[in-house]
Amino acid sequence: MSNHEWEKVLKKHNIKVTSSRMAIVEVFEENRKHLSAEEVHEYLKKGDQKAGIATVYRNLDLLTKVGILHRVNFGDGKDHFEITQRPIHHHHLVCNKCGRVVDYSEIMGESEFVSYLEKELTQRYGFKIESHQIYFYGLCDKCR
Amino acid sequence: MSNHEWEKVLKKHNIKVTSSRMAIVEVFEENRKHLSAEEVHEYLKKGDQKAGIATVYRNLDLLTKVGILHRVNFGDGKDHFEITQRPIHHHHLVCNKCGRVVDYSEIMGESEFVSYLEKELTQRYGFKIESHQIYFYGLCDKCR
DNA sequence: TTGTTAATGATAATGATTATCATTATAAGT
DNA sequence: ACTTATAATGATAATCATTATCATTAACAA
Ligand SMILES: [Mn+2]
Ligand SMILES: [Mn+2]
Ligand SMILES: [Zn+2]
Ligand SMILES: [Zn+2]
Repeated sequence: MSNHEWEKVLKKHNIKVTSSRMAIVEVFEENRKHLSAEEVHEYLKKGDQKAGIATVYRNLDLLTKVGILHRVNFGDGKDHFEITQRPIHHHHLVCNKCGRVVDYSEIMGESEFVSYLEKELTQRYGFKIESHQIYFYGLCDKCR
Repeated sequence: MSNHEWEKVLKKHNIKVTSSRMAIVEVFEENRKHLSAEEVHEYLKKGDQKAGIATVYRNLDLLTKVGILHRVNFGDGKDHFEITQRPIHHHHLVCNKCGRVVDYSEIMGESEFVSYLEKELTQRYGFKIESHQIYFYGLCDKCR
């Protein structure tokens, strides 16, 4: 997605297109990883458009709300963020030993099965399901 | 599981059977809910066997390590715990509006599908998978 | 009963995140 | 381009959950 596309998303939500905001999105575009607020802050320090840590937190939150970013939790005490990938999303393998996180894009049949689950759950519990996250925990190839 | 069964688990792991430890397990047995450390601490205050907050944290961690408790994260900034249910485990529906959490036990075909996924993932990424967690997010019946 | 050592409790320290508030930048309207 | 209303920013204080410290106590093997 181009820089201009992100601006359209922000405007659609009546959110101002500021330079720190766009710089944060660019950090994620240039580093396709799971970044914590502090890590984003560090990346910005290296570039020309810096931003205060509070601004980083506020924008990670905001960009998540409008769907540009995704928030993930790997159990290390801090939130991590990644750019939202469409149309195919992915899930995570977390190593219990070294903390390494590996993305895996959906396995054959997975999205169909999840749809079936969502239908069942909506029926049984009256939940209108909007999203889901799957985490597998274990030992990575290097640690086992 | 009886009180005596838990003691066997602790002894197997060379962990002392202390009164605060057992009191914490009993809190979970008597309240089959997702409790935060602070909530466990509050429950203990009401009973006769109290415990310091540090002891609560230490034991929640320890009891999780030996498999008596499960740690779950609903995105509200603190960890929650629940007693491990065997042999059938369950997953969670989280309401994005009111934060309510609903357990759902596995839907028909779910454990088979998860096994298939685990096999695939082990093959592709060399991960030895030990556990998994699935979260669905949306709006609960009261909030939609 | 005793000795070794893990466990506990009070509390300080840490780390992540949020709140505050004066200042600045964005965007809409002229 | 110039004004203006207000959202956004940045420095930093405050908060909240969790962990570390350390002197004291309790568990339990011998
Ligand atoms: Mn990812
Ligand atoms: Mn549960
Ligand atoms: Zn590893
Ligand atoms: Zn709700």
